[in-house]
Formats: sequence, C-alpha cells, structure tokens
Amino acid sequence: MALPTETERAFHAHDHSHCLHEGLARAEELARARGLRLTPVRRRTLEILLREHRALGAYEVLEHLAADGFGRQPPVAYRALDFLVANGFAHRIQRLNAFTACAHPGEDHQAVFLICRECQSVAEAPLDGPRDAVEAASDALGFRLERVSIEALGLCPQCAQAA
Amino acid sequence: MALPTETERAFHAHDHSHCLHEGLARAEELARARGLRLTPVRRRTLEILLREHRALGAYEVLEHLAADGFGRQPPVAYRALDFLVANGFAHRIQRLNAFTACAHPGEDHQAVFLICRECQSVAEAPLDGPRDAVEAASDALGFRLERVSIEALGLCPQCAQAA
DNA sequence: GTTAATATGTTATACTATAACCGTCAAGGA
DNA sequence: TCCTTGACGGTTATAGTATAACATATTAAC
Ligand SMILES: [Zn+2]
Ligand SMILES: [Zn+2]
Ligand SMILES: [Zn+2]
Ligand SMILES: [Zn+2]
Repeated sequence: MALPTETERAFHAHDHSHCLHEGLARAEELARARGLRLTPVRRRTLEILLREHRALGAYEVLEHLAADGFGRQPPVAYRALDFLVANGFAHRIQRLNAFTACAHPGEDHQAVFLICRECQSVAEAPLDGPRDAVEAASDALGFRLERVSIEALGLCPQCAQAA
Repeated sequence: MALPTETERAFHAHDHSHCLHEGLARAEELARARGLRLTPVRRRTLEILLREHRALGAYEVLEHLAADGFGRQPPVAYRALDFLVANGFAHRIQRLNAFTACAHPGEDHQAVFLICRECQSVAEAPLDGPRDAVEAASDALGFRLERVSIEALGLCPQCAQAA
C-alpha cells in the first residue's frame, strides 16, 4: 500500500492540520521565491480555504475575514481570492461559484476537479490525460486551445458508500 | 474531403438558416416523440439561441422574448432555458453564465465546449475521449463519476488566423 | 364539464461580482 | 531625509445573475 497522495487526501480521513500548516508554509515559501506579497488578508484567506476540503463562496470567506477583524465588504474577499487564484494558490470552481485551496501549489496548477454533490468536498486529479484528449478534439476543429477547465460531479467514496 | 460535421459548423462559414430550421424541426420531432411540451415561449427561446453560434446570457434572451411579446421578467427566460437544458436542447456554459443551443439534440448530449475568447462563438466536440480520461482519474480516487463538464477556452480558427 | 396538473406571467428578493474612490504604507530615487 | 510612486485594503454604491412566492391562464385527464 502506497501512502496517500496529495490528491487522495480530500476524500479520506487524514491529519488535516497537516494540510493546513503544510499549505501555508508552501505558500509562504513560494511567495518569497517569486517576490509575491502574501499579506495578512491574503494569508488568512488561504488559511480559511485550507481549513476545508470543499469550495467556499466569496461571501462565506468574507464572513470569516470580517469576524477576524478584516474588512467586511465584498471587494476585500474578491481581491484576496483573485490574488490566490492568479498565483496558483487556489482555484475557482465555476459550477459552484466558489473557491478552493490548491492541493499542490507551485506545481502545474491545472487539474480536474471532482466535486461531491452530497458533501461538497472537492478533490483535484491530474489533468494530463483529459487535457490531451481535449487537445485532440480541438486540433480536429482548428481550435487553438489555451485553457481547459474540467469539473466532474458525482459522489465521493464516503457518500457513495452511504448511498 | 468529408462534408463538414455538425460540430464543425460553428467555426466555419455555412448556410446558417439550415442550422435554425433543422434545429427547430428536430426539437419539435423530439418533443413529440417524448411527450414534451415545446410551448411558444420555449420554442421561441430555442430559436433565439439557434440564431447564433455563441452563448447568450439569460437577460439577453429575455430582451428578445420581451420584444416578441412574451413576459419581460427574469423567470420567463430562466424557466424556458431550464426546460431546454433539462431536455438536451441547449447547454449552459458555466464560464460565461450563458446558454447555447445544442448542436446535436437527441443524441448523447454531453460534449466538450470550445469557447473562442475573442468572438465568443461556441462549438461542441465529442466528449468520449476526454470523458474516458476523467473516468480513469475518478476511479483512481474511488469517486463515483456522474456528470463531467469540460469547457475549453482559446481561439477559433478565424480569430486565430487574425491574431 | 369539472378537476388536476402544468405553464406563464407578475413582484419582490437573494446571491454574486465589480466600479470608483480614498487613506495608508512601504520602496526607491532626488 | 524627504518626496514620489505604486501596491494594498478599506469604504460606498451599483451592476449582473438567479430564484422564491404568488396569481392567472391554459392544457390534459377523467
Ligand atoms: Zn486535509
Ligand atoms: Zn461526499
Ligand atoms: Zn449555423
Ligand atoms: Zn473567434
């Protein structure tokens, strides 16, 4: 049995404080290396996302920020989230109008998102295979592919078992 | 040279009145076969979508409907669009909060959507290959896949050439 | 024809996102 | 050091997207 990989974590019991601390440490390291400013609001926003393996709406994030003494107006949350997404620390889940912490920041941050329709947990799976397949379909139509977003809906292992 | 396939039409010059009439005829036939009620508003909504190979926002559709003497409040458009989507006559493009007529209603209506970021045209490509790849990724994580939505952003042949 | 279900229209409201403006602060050059 | 500049984070106000709840009208079933 191999140890659980990063992408498997979302769907299995694990020491979650590890995700949180490791995630923050990685982000700080990357920010330093790239000259990005991981300011208090931004850092706290990432922390809020990292606390859960599910996607949070901007207004949900905003509530947490406001409770922690940061601004309580929408732009505060949206700007922090935009920063995190732009720099690969978080992803936007289109189907949910929500955001989730990236499971492996720094690496190629494109991914397939597996969304549980029951418990809303979100996992990232490698994009490679699916992306190649989309690339082939694009080529056939003369479409110049730039970005591909894949969001799958279904049941996570726990919820599938329960059902 | 094969004739252009249904999915190639969006990106190439063609007799577009054909898309419109064929699309409406097919929808009516399918509705009859399945006992669905393709009412005037619904039919007109489909017609509005069929007039363009791009995605239209609900409020954009609503303007057309209102101009044609139908209701002018949001639910009128959303309900008609929901009906079309639920029955495979149209698709929702998450990234654009918009809707587009299905290029091949009646067949398996899942597809990869290729969205031109320049002219907003939308084409459908077969989902088979990409879906298999996503299925493989899901299986590896014990995720029970139900629906997969793939939206690719890039440049259509015309806009790619212009750039 | 009566009844039940479906569909269409309304008003009002909820949810999501951005524009525009201003004060603060840190970095960098005169 | 002082001043300029630009990034940041806070605000108010507003734009854009979507649905709840209710009333009327049409359609389908009996
Ligand atoms: Zn965890
Ligand atoms: Zn679940
Ligand atoms: Zn056409
Ligand atoms: Zn184009």
